[in-house]
Amino acid sequence: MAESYHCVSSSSPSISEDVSRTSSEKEKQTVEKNQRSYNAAVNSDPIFAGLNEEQKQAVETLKGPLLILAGAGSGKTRTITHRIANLISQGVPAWQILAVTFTNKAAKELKERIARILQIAIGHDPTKSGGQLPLSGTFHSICVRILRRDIEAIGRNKTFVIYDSDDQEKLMQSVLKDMKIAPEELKPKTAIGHVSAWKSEAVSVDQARKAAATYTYQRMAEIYGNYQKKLREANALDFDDLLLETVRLFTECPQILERYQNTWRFIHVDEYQDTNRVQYQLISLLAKRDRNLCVIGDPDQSIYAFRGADIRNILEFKTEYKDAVSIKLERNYRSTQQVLDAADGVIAANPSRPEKKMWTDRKNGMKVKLEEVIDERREAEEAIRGVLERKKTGTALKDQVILYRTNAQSRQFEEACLRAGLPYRILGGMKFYARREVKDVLAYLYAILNPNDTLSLLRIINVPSRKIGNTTLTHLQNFCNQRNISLWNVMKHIEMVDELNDGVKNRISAFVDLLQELKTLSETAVVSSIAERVIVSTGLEKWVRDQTDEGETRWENILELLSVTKKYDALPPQESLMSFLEEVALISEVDKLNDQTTDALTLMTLHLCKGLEFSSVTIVGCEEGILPHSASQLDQSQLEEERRLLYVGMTRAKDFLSLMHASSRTLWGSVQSNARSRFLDDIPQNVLEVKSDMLDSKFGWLQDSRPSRPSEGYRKSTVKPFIQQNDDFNQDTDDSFLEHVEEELAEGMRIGHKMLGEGFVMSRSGDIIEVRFDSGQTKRLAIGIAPIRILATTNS
DNA sequence: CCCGCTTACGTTTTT
DNA sequence: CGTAAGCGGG
Repeated sequence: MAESYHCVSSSSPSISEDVSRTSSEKEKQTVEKNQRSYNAAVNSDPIFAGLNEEQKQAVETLKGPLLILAGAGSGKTRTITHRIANLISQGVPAWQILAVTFTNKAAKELKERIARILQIAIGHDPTKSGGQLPLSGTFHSICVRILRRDIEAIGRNKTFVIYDSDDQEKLMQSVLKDMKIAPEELKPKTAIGHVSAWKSEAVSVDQARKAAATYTYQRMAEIYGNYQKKLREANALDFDDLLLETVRLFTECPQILERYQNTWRFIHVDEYQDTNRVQYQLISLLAKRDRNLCVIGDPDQSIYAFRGADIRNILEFKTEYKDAVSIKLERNYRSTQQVLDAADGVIAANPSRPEKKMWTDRKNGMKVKLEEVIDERREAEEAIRGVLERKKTGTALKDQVILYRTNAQSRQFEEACLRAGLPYRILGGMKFYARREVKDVLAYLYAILNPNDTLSLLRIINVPSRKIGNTTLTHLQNFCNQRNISLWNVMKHIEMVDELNDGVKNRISAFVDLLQELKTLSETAVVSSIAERVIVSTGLEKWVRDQTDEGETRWENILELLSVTKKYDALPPQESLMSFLEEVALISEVDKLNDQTTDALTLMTLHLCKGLEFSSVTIVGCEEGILPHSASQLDQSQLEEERRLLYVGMTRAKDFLSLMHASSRTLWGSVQSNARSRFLDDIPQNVLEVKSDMLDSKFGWLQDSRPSRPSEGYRKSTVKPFIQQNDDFNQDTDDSFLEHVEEELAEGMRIGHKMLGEGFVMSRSGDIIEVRFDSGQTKRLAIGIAPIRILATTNS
């Protein structure tokens, strides 16, 4: 946030003036010559040290359009950071450089690495005063900055709020309700899907109307129109709008576009294969004049077509920019040859991809393990057993990952981890900022900043309960709709609503007074004081802490939120509230991977793993119907994307890769037998080590590893229990968790679990107990396996 | 207002 | 089969 474009109007002479202006050929040659001699002089320069030829070329090519096809593990981030450092070392002011990424995490990493290389290369510490870093951010965060500054030029209010998907859904609900479309007929989610698809392809409401050939599409276009109208009335922008409105701003106000073109003379876009139509337009506009556009990506890692990413943006870059320099980074610094060969086998089968073959000098790797197991339970046990084995031979848990196609698959692995007492973290669960209590507090802050944010008003009007119920709200909303007045304005003049009785009117006035009081406070106070006052004057604490354990958790979440607000206290009062809300709106899931303090196995979907690397990767569920997913099997392009998804997963592996598939799997209550994934057939045999449970000579045909009766614990099954390894693994753990508790454990007892905390035993059948933990979650655990101990034998 | 039962649904997801 | 959301009863 610090390095904004307050320098927009600055025009101090600099090298970049020379480098960036389109100029005569002669001038151009001079620049290039200077560059070469400069490079020669500083060959020991840390900016170029350790780079391979292609990377060097990319780092040296500063002018004009540049396409970097960077394969997995080819040192992509390294190349961008060194290129940016090179620009700066040659005199381009940092504020003229823009780097666009897809996630906050990537933006942050880029920032840190640029700072580091600048420190080494030119001994300047950009974090200290005087120094400056290039702007690096996500498409959305950059658009928010632009809009906060200039959106009034296209007739909208600067204080807009950003709607997340929850808000979108609520808004769509009300749109459909107004149009008298029942949820059974059209679900809000489906409607949002259509609208968002239009918006990510930059189709306007009018265009959608015109193009609508059928009644269904006509009506969908009307829904789109009404949805946009409501957004505008609420002074809100959804995520798609952030991009769309910026494009509209640039198109309708060329002078504003020019100002930004003057600012950002050197543009970098990472993960270019994942850009959608609007993002493409945005970049085209910004780069149109100076054409110093560097895009980096890998068509083989395009896995987001389903949400509007258009792979053509990267494939056709050279058609779009005829003079583009194109560089391929094919040397892989991450994986062994075995991993690369396997991955290449899979991806090479995709048609119409640019010729690209990754290579490495890490020839002596382990073979890729391909393992068939009997069912999903056994799959989880085998996967965890493998993880434990590698942990023993020195691969820390945090260097290992299990990847699956769908979130629903995670449960088996989570349970297997719990049974084994293995620390794990799952990515992609409930997001902190999506929790109800957190959203409630945020809604107060949004409403304070912008009382026309009707959605936030509705969210908090009866939280905590003010006895303003549904009937009253329906009256109010009807009143608003009929007269086209915002809810806030109606509530401010509640006396004009005849239908309501005096009691309700008084309660509404009290609420209005409360908000206005808070609003006054917000003019002089920083966000943390405002938030604290919200909690105190609404009595939210008492409301949230309802004497249940869940209530305590909710309260802790609110305290956590309060501690986040404190980070914004250094800013001037109004700015503090605004910056906080802005960052919160655009934040992604709390970055669990950055928490490296605990050594834990990571579990996540294949989609989430892009950009990461692990020493050991286990990809499970490599079966027809799962990977490729059944919903993608009939469509050629979707099938290709599924293949890329597997490719992305495989190329995360540095040292060891394991692929698993189960010969039968219980899905939605029925047992399926899935053929192994067609993608596996494309892996060269010579890098594979194939293992199958099904024909294991020691055991013969294995039985289903699920116990046939609850009383037969896993330990009695014919399957060699991976869990016995547990004691070796748990050397460093608290022995009291390994008490022999089999016999006495019974319903009603209070137990402690090594990872899940404390809870009560709800029931016991055989060696399986069901425990309700104080955290609110209920888990089934295997006695003698789960790391539990008895705390009390009675309920008291 | 909350709990418990019924019902519907079941790719992938950042911002 | 499991979960989440919605609805109806206490």
